[in-house]
Amino acid sequence: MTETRGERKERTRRAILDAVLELCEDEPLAALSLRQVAKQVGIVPTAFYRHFDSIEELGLDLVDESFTALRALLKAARTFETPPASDRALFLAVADNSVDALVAHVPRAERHFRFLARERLAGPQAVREAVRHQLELIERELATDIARVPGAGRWSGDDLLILANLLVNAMLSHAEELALASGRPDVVRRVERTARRQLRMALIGALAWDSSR
Amino acid sequence: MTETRGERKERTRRAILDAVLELCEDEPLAALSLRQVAKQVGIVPTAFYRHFDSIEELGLDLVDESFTALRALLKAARTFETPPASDRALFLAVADNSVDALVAHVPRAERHFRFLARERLAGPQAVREAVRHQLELIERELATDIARVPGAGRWSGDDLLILANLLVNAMLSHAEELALASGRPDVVRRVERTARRQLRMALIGALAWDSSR
DNA sequence: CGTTTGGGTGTACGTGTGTACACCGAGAAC
DNA sequence: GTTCTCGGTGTACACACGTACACCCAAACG
Repeated sequence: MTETRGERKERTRRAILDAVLELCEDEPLAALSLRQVAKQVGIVPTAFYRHFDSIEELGLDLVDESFTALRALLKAARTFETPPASDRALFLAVADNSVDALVAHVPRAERHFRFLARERLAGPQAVREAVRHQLELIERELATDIARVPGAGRWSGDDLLILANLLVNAMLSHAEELALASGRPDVVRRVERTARRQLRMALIGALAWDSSR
Repeated sequence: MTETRGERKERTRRAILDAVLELCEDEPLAALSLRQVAKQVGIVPTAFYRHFDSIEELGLDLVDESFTALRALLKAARTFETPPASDRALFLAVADNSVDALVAHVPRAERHFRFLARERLAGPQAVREAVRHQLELIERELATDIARVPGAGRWSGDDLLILANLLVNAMLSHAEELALASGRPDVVRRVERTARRQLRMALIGALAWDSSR
């Protein structure tokens, strides 16, 4: 059981992050105390500072950790080897793939999603801004992909972003519900069905939209 | 300066609610301490219990307070003396009126909205459930109103609720942005414009929707 | 090999916390 | 006019909090 210094450090760092994720199931980050976290990890309070300057900084790391996997996932859900022929078929496939990706991924990162749901609006300002920034990136990536469909000429750039915002908000809301529905298969199925129909609705609806009114 | 006992009690009760609203601008309910609230009000800590059993119970009162005005407002925004002739015109009017109502109301109840945004997902469980319940009521009221338009026959009851959920989520997200954009007229105008186009988009899109696919 | 580095420890402090308890004094009730 | 009710007070306690400080000891380094 010889362990290099870096390995050891990384291990307790990971333990601290996990401890915060677990404690945050019950109460927001701002309500956590250093001592509570330390006790959960099994270290003495002051040892915390060997890894993070503050709980807020730790929160920022958790935000990054949460989003890196998610963004890649959603982007991949909109990448096709052989894209569907019609705009309508393409949009339906995008809706379905995105929901599939979400339903598959959320349970694997449940605590991260619960953390995001909580801190997105209730966290320290820096954390809120970090989450908002990541969501904006997702919106822009989505808008870019939508702009590529053949029939997208009727939409202005503004309207593309507004549509992307609608879709991302909807997905976010469903992801939050999924994260909270942990382990209740009936609820998961209901949310999945709602998400699928809602995204289809919005995207098919968008096909009927003309920015020039 | 004679004051009836009931008046006096109501006055400090109000002061406590206001104090919590103000303190909650910076940190979530769960991070507040009794003594902090008491100091802000100007009473001794134990006096708090003359009015509320716990901070959580106080939170529930704030949720009720926040929603009663809002629900009436949104319902009124969808009530027409002489309803527009076409479904399309009706939907556009509903979108516009709802956004107008929101933009007018949010600044008047800014602290309440910020409170809701924070506690909706980060608050004590009872508070979260209360908020969710109120949002479900709003969704159902909206679905009922939409079902009344002549061309609504193509939508199943499920799809009506799913559409209402999409719309309410969008409005909620914009209300939260408005509450945070306090006093920056350019941001308010941008959010207003986004909200208007987004609701129009979703509602006009819904006209093209057919539940039987 | 001896020395340095750095994650983790234990003690000690001043401060803030929730709550129990006895008390006060003015409006309400009779 | 006397008594009762009850919102608000002040003191007191045991506990949790963040953080400063001196210390330990094994991996890393020369």
